[in-house]
Amino acid sequence: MSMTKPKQRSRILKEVHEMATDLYEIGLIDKRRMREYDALCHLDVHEMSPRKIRALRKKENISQAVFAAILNTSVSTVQKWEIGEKKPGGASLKLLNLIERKGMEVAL
Amino acid sequence: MSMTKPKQRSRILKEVHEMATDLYEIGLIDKRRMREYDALCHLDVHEMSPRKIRALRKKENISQAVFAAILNTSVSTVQKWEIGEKKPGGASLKLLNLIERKGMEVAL
DNA sequence: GCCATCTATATCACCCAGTGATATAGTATG
DNA sequence: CATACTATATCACTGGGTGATATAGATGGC
Repeated sequence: MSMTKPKQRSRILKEVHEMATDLYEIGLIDKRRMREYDALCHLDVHEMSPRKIRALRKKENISQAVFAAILNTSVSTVQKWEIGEKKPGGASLKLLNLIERKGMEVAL
Repeated sequence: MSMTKPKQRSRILKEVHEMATDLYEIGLIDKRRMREYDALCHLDVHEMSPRKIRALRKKENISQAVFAAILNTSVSTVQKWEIGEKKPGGASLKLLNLIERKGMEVAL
C-alpha cells in the first residue's frame, strides 16, 4: 500500500504460467508448449555442468571461498560441484541459473 | 572482454569482504564489526521463520505450488518450511533472503 | 443443496546433497 | 626458499529435500 509496485507484471506472468500448468496437466497443451511457457516466465532451470559452474565463478575472479559465501553454502560443496562429485539441485541450481542469466550482482 | 562490465564494483566489495574475513579470523576485528562488513556486502543471511516464509509467499498472492516452482523446489518442501518441520538453509535460505530484500522479481 | 476444482495440510520412506574437518598439493608473492 | 593463499582430495555424518499419496478446507458454478 505504501511502496512502489512493480508487482503487477510479475503477478500476471505467474497467472499465465499457472494457467498453462493446468492446461498441460489436463492434456490440452503438450510438453513442448509447456516448456515455452516455462521459458517465457523464466521459470525453467537447466542443469549446470562442473565446468560451467567453475566458469561462472572464474568469470568474476573470485575464490571458491567467496563464491561459497555468496551462495551461502560451504566451500566443500562448491568444490564438489566443480569436480562433478555432487550436482547442485533445487534452490542451489536456481541460484546458479540466476547468476548465469543476470550476473553475480543478483546475489548481492 | 566484449561485454559491458558492471563487474568492477562488486569485485571490490568482495575484496573488502575477503580482507575483513581474514582480519576477523586473525582476531584484529571483533564479531560485531565483522557483521557490519557482512551486512555492507549484503552477504549476511538470517534465518527465516515459518511465518515469515509464508508471509513472503502470501505477499505475492501465489500458491505453494507456484512458489515452489519459482524456487525450483518441491511443494512438499515449501510446506514443511511453512509448518516448521524443516528449516531452509544454504542456497535455499539465500534465495529466500534475496526475495525478502529485493522482491519476488529477483527470481524471475 | 451438491459437485467439481484448487489449495493446503499431513505423513511416509528414501537418499543424496550439503556439511565440517582435515590433510595435501599447487601457485603466487615477498 | 619461505610464507601465505587457493585448490583438490577424502572422510563420515545427517537432515534437508524429494515424491507420492491421502485427507481436509476453501472456492465457485450449476
